[in-house]
Amino acid sequence: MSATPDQPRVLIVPAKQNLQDGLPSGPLLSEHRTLETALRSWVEQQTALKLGYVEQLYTFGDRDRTKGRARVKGHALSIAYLALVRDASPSRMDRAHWRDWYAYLPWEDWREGTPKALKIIEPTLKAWVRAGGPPLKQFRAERVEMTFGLASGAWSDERVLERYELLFEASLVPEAWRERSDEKAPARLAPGLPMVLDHRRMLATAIGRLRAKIKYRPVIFELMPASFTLLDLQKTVEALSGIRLHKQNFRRLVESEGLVEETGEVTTATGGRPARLVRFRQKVLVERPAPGVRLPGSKRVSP
Amino acid sequence: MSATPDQPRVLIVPAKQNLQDGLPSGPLLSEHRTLETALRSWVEQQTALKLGYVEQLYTFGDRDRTKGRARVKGHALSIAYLALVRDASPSRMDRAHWRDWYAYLPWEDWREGTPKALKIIEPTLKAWVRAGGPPLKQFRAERVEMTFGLASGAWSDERVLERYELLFEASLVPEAWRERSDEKAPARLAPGLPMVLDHRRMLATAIGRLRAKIKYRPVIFELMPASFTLLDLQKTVEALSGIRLHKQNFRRLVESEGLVEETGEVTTATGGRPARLVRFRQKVLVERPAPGVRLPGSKRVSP
DNA sequence: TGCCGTTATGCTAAGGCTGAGTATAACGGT
DNA sequence: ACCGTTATACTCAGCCTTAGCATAACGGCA
Repeated sequence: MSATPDQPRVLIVPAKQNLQDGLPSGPLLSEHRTLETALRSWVEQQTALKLGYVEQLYTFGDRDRTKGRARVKGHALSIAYLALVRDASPSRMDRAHWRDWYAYLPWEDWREGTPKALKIIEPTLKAWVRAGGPPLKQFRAERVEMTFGLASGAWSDERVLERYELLFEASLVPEAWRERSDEKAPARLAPGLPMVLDHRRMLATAIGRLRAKIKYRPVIFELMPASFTLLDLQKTVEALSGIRLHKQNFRRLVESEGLVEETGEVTTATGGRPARLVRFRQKVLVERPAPGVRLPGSKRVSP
Repeated sequence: MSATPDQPRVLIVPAKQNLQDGLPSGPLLSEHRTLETALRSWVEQQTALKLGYVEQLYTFGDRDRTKGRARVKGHALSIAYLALVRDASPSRMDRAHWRDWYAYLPWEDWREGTPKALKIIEPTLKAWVRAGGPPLKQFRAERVEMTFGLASGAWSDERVLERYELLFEASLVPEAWRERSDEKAPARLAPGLPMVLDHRRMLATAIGRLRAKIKYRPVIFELMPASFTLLDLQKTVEALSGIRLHKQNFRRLVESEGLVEETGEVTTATGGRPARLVRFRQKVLVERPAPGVRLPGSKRVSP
């Protein structure tokens, strides 16, 4: 993944077969000593991208997950990784390209208030809740409340996977209809592009993990250029977490945690008063147990 | 894993070949629909244990990790899971048994102040730091400080894996000497039992994840009986996290978060004034975004 | 040149939460 | 009745967070 101050991005590989997008993936060869080595060398070979921070996410191995495109019998194991890239303009990208990740999960972007996508989903989701018998109804209502927080207004930016899985269960995403040849998907699906296989689930996993991580580890700086303004940093955090932050408090936080240091330069490119350019202060890694850009408690931008 | 108020436990399977302990493991068969299904049915079959909370931890796949016991060529993939069990007395345990996890990682238990094991490790670790050239020295010193916090006294209960890996790199654990047939391990190794293959690394991963998780999800109740006293709960949390907590504040936290509710009963089994028996309050799962037993900031018990 | 819009940055009051400690209650045993 | 022990209630000071207000420094324009 990569990011600009206004857009979080994921590297996409269009699949030829079924016109749907997918995540980059490659085989595990015995020439690679570790899994991470395999990942890095494979990506660099394919896209000439230099991966920065890399973290294993989850291993997907349901028996029938490759149904339809099956080249293997039994379990096809996919070990998903989250990889961050600073420079968002790869030199060799024959098939791959960057794309705003909210194209796939539009209900996750609360920067401009309640997402339109969510307003579209909401009634269908409520109908799904009502469709169950009393005990099931209760259960479903609680899950919807826990993940989307429609009633209480308690949006939790990290529950990305839980929300996607709920939509899947409620048959609101096209992926849920793939294996049912007997029925047709209803007109009222959730907005957002589907992906190949379970790749949208992987994307949701990655986003959730990244949103959680930036709060206690300075991984955000893996996505920033060498020097940047505090507003750039804030905008990037907002892009990833999908929520808006209080400007003054954000700066105080970043500075009091000692996450950045002055470069001595300023930029007038921001419009108003020139902004200082700062850079990541490596030393925090030693000083503090869990440095990161803490976000305020889960809240809506506009209630 | 399971726990009593004074002991966190891990299920151990003694390996016959080399007299070392190992974690339970089994093959992934094509009859299992999902990975979790495979795990549950395999464990229940082997030990008659009913697994409660289950969470995928990490997939280990370094090419040479099964070196020596290799039955496979190339990568042997092991998908490690964290599984919690409430009832710590399985009915059918031919080879498996429960064991205090601090037998394997004794430096992780700070409940009685600075662990003896750490005092033994400390000088050897310092010697390792000094052994490098200036840049390497600096790097090593920072890593030791970050993970063990010897100088600053900042112990972070979650960095279990990082600490184990540091000891591995510093060749302070027997596992690091296995593949070096040319040299003999020194007398001054870290206390703590080694395990088969990379199982101790897996154990460290599991403990770290569990310690982190109890702070924002009520997983601790997966390890408690149906009803319990607040002190039992506190002792169990202390056992898992390896640190001691302030009693009054712990109760305030648990009650104000609405994590428990009264059963109406009391027990005199505690010695002094009878204690109320409480049970987990399921409803918090819906009410709160991230309920859990928050621990105080990383601190030493005795400075 | 002086005003205006815009962004950057500094600062503070109010409220909530945390860490730490004091005080009181209720049991069993002597 | 007293003592040791554990349970439980309550308080207080310091710290952190939230939400604002206030001021600074640019470019553009009348």
